[in-house]
Amino acid sequence: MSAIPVKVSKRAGELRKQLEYHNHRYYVLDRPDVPDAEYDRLFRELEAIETQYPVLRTADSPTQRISGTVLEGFAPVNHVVPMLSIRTETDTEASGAESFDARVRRELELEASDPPIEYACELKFDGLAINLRYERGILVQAATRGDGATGEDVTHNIRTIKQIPLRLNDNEAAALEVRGEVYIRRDDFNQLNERQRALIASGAKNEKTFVNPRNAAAGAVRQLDSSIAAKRSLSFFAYGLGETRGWNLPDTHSAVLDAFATMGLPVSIDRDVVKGAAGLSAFHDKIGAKRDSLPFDIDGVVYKVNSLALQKRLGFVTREPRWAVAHKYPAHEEATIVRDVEFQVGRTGALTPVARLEPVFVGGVTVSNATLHNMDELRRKDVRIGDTVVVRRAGDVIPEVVQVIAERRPKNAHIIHLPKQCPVCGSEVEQSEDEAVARCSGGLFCAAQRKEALRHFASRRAMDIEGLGSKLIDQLVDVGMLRTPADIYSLKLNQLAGLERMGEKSAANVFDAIEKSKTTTLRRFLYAIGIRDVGETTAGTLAEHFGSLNRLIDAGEAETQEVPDVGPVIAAHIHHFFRQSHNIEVIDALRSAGVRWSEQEPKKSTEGPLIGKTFVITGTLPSMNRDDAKDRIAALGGKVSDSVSKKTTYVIAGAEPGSKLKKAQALGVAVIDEAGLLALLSQ
DNA sequence: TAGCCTCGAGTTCT
DNA sequence: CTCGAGGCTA
Repeated sequence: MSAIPVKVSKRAGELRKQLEYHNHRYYVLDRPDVPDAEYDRLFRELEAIETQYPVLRTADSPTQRISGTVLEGFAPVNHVVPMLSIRTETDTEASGAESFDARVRRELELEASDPPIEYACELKFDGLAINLRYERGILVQAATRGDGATGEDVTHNIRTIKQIPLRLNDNEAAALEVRGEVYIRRDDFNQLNERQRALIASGAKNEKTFVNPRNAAAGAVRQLDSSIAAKRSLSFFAYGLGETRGWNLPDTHSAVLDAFATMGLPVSIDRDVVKGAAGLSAFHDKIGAKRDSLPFDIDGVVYKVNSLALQKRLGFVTREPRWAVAHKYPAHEEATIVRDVEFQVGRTGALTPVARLEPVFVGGVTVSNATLHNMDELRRKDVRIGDTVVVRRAGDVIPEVVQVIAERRPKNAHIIHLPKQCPVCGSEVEQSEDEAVARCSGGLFCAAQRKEALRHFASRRAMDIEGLGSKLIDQLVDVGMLRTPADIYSLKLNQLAGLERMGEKSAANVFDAIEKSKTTTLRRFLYAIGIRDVGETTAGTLAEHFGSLNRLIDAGEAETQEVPDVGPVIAAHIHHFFRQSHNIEVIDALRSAGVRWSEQEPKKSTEGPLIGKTFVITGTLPSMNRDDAKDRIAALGGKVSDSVSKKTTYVIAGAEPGSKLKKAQALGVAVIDEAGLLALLSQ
């Protein structure tokens, strides 16, 4: 054996110490301060060193035990059949399915010509493993995994979980141990954290918000006081067997789960029986696609050899079964370093702090920026430059800084201050008492505000000028060819063609799109010019109420307030906008450039079969896009809104619906599909 | 005046 | 998608 470099043995010592520290925080305090992925990395690094230099594999190394300790105050429970962890495929690609299948076939000494193996596939829940012991059908004990051999008796807490039957249907077995996962649904978790925040806000000490559902679940189960667990809306899924006595064991794992369901135990419906590596891989893909829309968090999927006889033949290696494997998805959470915090200036002058991060792979993409929303949020999270932060990219696509890892704050970490001057134009930054956002006072003098205003003007929902995006607008403003929206209509084809990354073809396309946008609607135009607090909906109501731009310009604040949803604040914004001479100049210039729409008489009320009905769309509709659906509903007098409430008439659900569908069901709002909508439209 | 309902604005990456 | 804030209503 080769000599061990000092560096390596030192590193192994460091890793052991770190892992022990994290184990303690995770298992004993229920308060981890690094994401799982980070822990896994440290663990694997130590494992790799120990594989290369087995002498370093000390008996007390964190790699040599199943982590976990019995908390004081709980009675220890010895597991007759040890509760093992299952091996995790470290690669995230589909090859995890293949390597598992290949390994199983090799162990069983199968030839390539033998038929494919049958597997049971299920979800890998992100919660806390629990053993439920039933005797003669009665729940007698519930225990945590602990170190695998000895766990903690948490029966008092588990009894508070309504999903767990205290008595099984039709089961008189002398002993039946059901293993499963206690978890918290995402919506329950959010409600819990909301309650915690309210408690903290009202001055409660010793309360904290939870970083993720698993910690909240683990914390609840390991409470001495069961009233705390009862308040946490815990859920449960059964997925395996422990000791059995006097029970007629089925032949397959899937049949065991079916039997559980018949007994009244909750079993996940997201499970399949498949054949061979291709089947495993298809399941992995299928669940991967719907992972974010599940009502709870999962780490990945689990593959198990379905036949219990084959499971027995395969047996175990050290503390992991050979017949099962977990196949993970990319982590939703990672740690990374805040390199800098910059302030972006939006269309309305709003200053938004954005963290520039050391690029990190999370949730399947590389993230290098994350918004911090505003100064309140930044202070709440206390993010400083140089900090290591946890970044999450969950169902909601947009990366989020979850928390700072306080232990890793360097001495020279910089506190972030709101700049006194706009970082783009140098104008004074203003923050009114009662508003969360700070704003640049530069107005259109500020290049950032001007660019954003132009981008908004050209955007799809406004004037819809295809091809005139941020990149092009930046260039045009920087070279001085563009100052106001009216300038767009005096651009020459050869001017456009002369720009960077603009061929003749794309220049011509943009030119055509500009020409085409001249014919528009009053609603689009009002939205495009960017009056504060006048979005698409308000622009639409205004257009309908006044019918012509001049009538709106001439209207007094009182008259404008007659429009539904327009109160004193918005009326003042509108009034102020049209009293500014440069705004009127731009509007006149746009009109003389040929921008036009059909003006109508002011309307009292709309007619149509859908009048008074409010629709909300969620998911992807099979044959029409959202804008089409909106337009067609509006044409018949219906209203399309973005959020579901008791006042919503119909929720139209397409493929992969979001949280709106759940809310509709919770509120008892009628849900229809595209066909149902078409039927209403054709009435 | 409190609390619901909506709307608006800002955001990431491929 | 989420937050903040304006408008409306009980």
